Amino acid sequence: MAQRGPYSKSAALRAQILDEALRIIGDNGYTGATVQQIADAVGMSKPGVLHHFGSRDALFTAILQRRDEVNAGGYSMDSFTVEDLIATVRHNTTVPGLVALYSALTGEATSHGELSTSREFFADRYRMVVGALTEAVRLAQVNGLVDLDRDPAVIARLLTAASDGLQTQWLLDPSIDMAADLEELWRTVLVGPPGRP
Amino acid sequence: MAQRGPYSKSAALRAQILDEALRIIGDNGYTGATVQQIADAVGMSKPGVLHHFGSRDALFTAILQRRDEVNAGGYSMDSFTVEDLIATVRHNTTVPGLVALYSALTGEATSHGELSTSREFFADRYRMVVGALTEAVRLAQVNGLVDLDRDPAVIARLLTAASDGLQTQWLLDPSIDMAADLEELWRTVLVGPPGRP
DNA sequence: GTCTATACCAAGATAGAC
DNA sequence: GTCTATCTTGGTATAGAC
Repeated sequence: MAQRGPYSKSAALRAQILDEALRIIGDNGYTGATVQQIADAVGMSKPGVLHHFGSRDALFTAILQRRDEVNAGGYSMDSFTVEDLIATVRHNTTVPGLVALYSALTGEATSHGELSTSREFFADRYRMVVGALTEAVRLAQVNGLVDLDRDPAVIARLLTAASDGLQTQWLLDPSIDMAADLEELWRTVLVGPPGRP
Repeated sequence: MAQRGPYSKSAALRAQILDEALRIIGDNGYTGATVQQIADAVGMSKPGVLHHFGSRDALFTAILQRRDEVNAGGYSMDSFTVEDLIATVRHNTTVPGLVALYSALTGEATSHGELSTSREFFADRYRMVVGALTEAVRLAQVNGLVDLDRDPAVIARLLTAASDGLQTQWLLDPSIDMAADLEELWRTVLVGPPGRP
């Protein structure tokens, strides 16, 4: 079937590059992702790949974005729950290359001053994730699972922060159980209301 | 006074370079630290600076190491307490450039495969920090401040992870209060014993 | 042992041919 | 839309002056 319009071949190829990149990084791990690696993998030249993304930063940001889309198969990103967060962290144990890519790009986005594609992406992503988790915590409060004294936004930021930080520690020492630790944090928030007489 | 031995001029100059780097990054912020920036700042050529450190990675690792030494003015690194952690995070609010450098180097160390100077540094550092915090939590348990059911090592990892993750969120959105959030986490662990009837 | 100068290589960005 | 060629920047390796 012949495709036409702005989303025909171009978008399809973009998606193909991203999925191929996800596969490679997932399988072969990740060691300082270069545009060349991706280009070789999809049988294209460096500028050929960049043509579809504009820059290295935009390319790797798109890869992480695509991963989020794939992962969100089950849940929609804006109804993301604490259980989803824990499940995601547990799943990440099986794709260290992608965790490493996430870690690397986070470092670049937060440090390389100017407004970059990745910086925008992560800022938006944290807004979305923390926002959704805040709602989840609020719901837990309504259901009597979390003490009403707690600030849901603070809990949401802490859960998000812990999952990021645990991934860093896990990359350096894979013997730690990220998901179990994160569950313990959630359990602490759940069953430990402050000032209980 | 003439200096002699292996620690004379060499060590002094090394220290001078590191302190100058700390000052610059603290003041002017950090934007993708290059060796050239440091070299210009200390009035030296690129290879001149590298002569004292061997590689870019080793240079920036040494900068973070030096920062730890300076910060540890009060406490010794192996008797690091939860209060020290919170105080450090609060202090970091005043030096965003150094937080950014820490974030950037963490990303590189965790992702660029092979064993690098920075990877060793961070692995050791987490071992040390988590180890010290584990002791601190254990002590809190002895004093009846933390429930005995909890695993001190898990709490220590979570506190460390949260402080890292909060710094990432803060770099992207400086309006959040990292120290307050971290205090809330510690308070949750302190006053919320599980299974309390 | 300390540093400059220089050369070199890898990687991202860009221009222009097809 | 994709390539080749080129430019720039950043890290690294070597030679040699002091």
